[in-house]
Amino acid sequence: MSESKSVPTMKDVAREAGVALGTVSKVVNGLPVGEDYRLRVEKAIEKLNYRVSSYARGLRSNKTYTIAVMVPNLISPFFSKLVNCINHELSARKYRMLFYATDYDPAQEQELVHLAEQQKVDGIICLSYNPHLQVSPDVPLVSIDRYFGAQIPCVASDNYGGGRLAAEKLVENGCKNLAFLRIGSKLTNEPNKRKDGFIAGCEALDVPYTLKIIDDGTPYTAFFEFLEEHFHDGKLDFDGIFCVTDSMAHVIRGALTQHMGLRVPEDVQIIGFDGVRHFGDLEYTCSTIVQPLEAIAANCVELVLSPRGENAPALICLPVSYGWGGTTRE
Amino acid sequence: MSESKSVPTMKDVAREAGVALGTVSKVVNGLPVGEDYRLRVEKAIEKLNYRVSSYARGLRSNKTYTIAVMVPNLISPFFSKLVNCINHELSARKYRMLFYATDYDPAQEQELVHLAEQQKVDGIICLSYNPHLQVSPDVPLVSIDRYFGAQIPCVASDNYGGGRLAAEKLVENGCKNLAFLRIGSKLTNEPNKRKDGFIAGCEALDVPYTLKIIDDGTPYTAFFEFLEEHFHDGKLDFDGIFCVTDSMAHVIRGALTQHMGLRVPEDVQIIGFDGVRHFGDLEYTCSTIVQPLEAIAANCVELVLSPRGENAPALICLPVSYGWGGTTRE
DNA sequence: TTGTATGCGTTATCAT
DNA sequence: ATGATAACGCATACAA
Repeated sequence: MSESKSVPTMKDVAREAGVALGTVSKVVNGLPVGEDYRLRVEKAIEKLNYRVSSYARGLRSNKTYTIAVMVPNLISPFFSKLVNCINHELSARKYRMLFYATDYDPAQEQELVHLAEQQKVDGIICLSYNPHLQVSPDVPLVSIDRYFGAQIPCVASDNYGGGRLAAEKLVENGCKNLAFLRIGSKLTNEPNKRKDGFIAGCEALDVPYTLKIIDDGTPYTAFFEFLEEHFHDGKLDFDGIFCVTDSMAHVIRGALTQHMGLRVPEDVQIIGFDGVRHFGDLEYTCSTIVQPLEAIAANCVELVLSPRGENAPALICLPVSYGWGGTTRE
Repeated sequence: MSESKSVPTMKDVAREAGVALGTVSKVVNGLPVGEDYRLRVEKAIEKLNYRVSSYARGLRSNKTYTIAVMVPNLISPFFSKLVNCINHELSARKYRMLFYATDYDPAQEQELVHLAEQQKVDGIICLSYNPHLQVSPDVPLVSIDRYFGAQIPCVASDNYGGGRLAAEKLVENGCKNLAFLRIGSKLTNEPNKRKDGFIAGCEALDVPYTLKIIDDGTPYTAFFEFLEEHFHDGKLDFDGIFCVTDSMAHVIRGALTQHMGLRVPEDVQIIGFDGVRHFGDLEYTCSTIVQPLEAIAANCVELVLSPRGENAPALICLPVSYGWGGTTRE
């Protein structure tokens, strides 16, 4: 009894079940077929341990049930949780995820888009800062946090509202003099609006504010120097700081408490942005403007899978919320 | 000039270049071909923006340049960084990664293995706690942290050595009475050896120790009660605690400092396990036994891609190290 | 060295 | 409703 025939094909199943090839295909795809036939086929599939080859299927039907997902890395907890959520949405729909990390390298990003196209995926979801990303019009692409133009849907948090909310919360907690710290590219991406919202919030509330914005690649020491400049007699000019990310808030908090002897939140309150939690699911790492990752993921998947053209939205902005994480007064 | 022909195929390239189909195939695959032909073909490829279909290629040659990677989730920073490292290794070799998250659900895990096989991947790298995982012998599988048997290679940290190192470091820092806290399944997986190593370390150094081990799914309150039982007159019986993961160390530290009024590391020193850093790449979240993620990833990829059988190792144990993260004395 | 022809496993279109 | 057959895009063995 040689069971050695390498990997069973639909033809083997057909022979085993004593039916025709097409019948097996129908059973596999859930198309209507005689009850007795279905049973015979199912038994044969079970016996041979048969699995459809998605390569043959993809070749034939141009449908791969695979979505490529591209983010800078999986080191940053924000990106990893985002990918985790996207993965959930995809599995729920029986889709697979082809994962690519770009390390912020534009060449790498472009390369990966090509790879993804070659793989003939059903769609691409990407978080890219490359302004010149070339993408074939054949494969649906959804962008996160970066608006590429009307023909490419973009899903983002309400960054503007979040910036404004940060200003409001700080003032609500008694702050009289605010600062905004940001590091990032000059490229116009959605997170830039955090600054604009913050300014709008400060001006609406008539609270003085100072901006310190440095370029990507500049060392954080620029921020420490900035803080030192505003540090006199053991007292900081600001009593409220809005940091453009939770990661930065963490670093700034360390500088304030460990090097300048200040207490957080008693002397200075800090609000970050993203909603990162310790170990992914414990407390927030700092008081923060929380991005709705589940909603972002759901919208991305929904968009990338839905047929294009039918009055597709160009930009979807999702609501953020405030999360307390110990760096503001309760 | 209608450029509208949907997606170009090798045949289109051949026609455009005025050569035969096989010639194009050879150029694409880097096989020897006449210089002038190669140029014509390359120009045609460029002009038509042609990409080989990896589905057709996979169907034909049973080589997909794709590895399936399966871990419980991308929420936990340890898993995400691991996947990040694996991804690096794979891209460096021009391989793609098909990503699956299991959420610790055995049924889900089994389902995903089937999906992966259906996808006809070149191999699977998985971190699974399912003891009954059925896997087809046709596709190479490498396991992380869980030994399934001699026929499935397993890559893990030196958990035993790490447990021992934790005990040694605590004693080296002056601890006289140690505790080990662990939550986890009773299944025999590699991390279980952390306990054994810790015990060995304590006994070698002749230091008293207490173990508190609870089952997966039990709430952490069991640990808090345990600590309360050993808390008298504002003083804890233990001056050194080894937690089975950094995540647990974080929670325990919070309980000690916020609810019991103890100082870390002055009153109690804590060592975790994993080497998790704040935001993925900043300081360690606690003093910790660091797992060599890059080495683990490199070994997994190396193993899964290398042809099987040739005296393949059953278990690869990689060296850990000690990382200071503020919860031990310097 | 280049061209031709066949088949990979599936789906879909036909007849039956 | 079921069975036979062509075609999907590519690689390869073989013929020129």
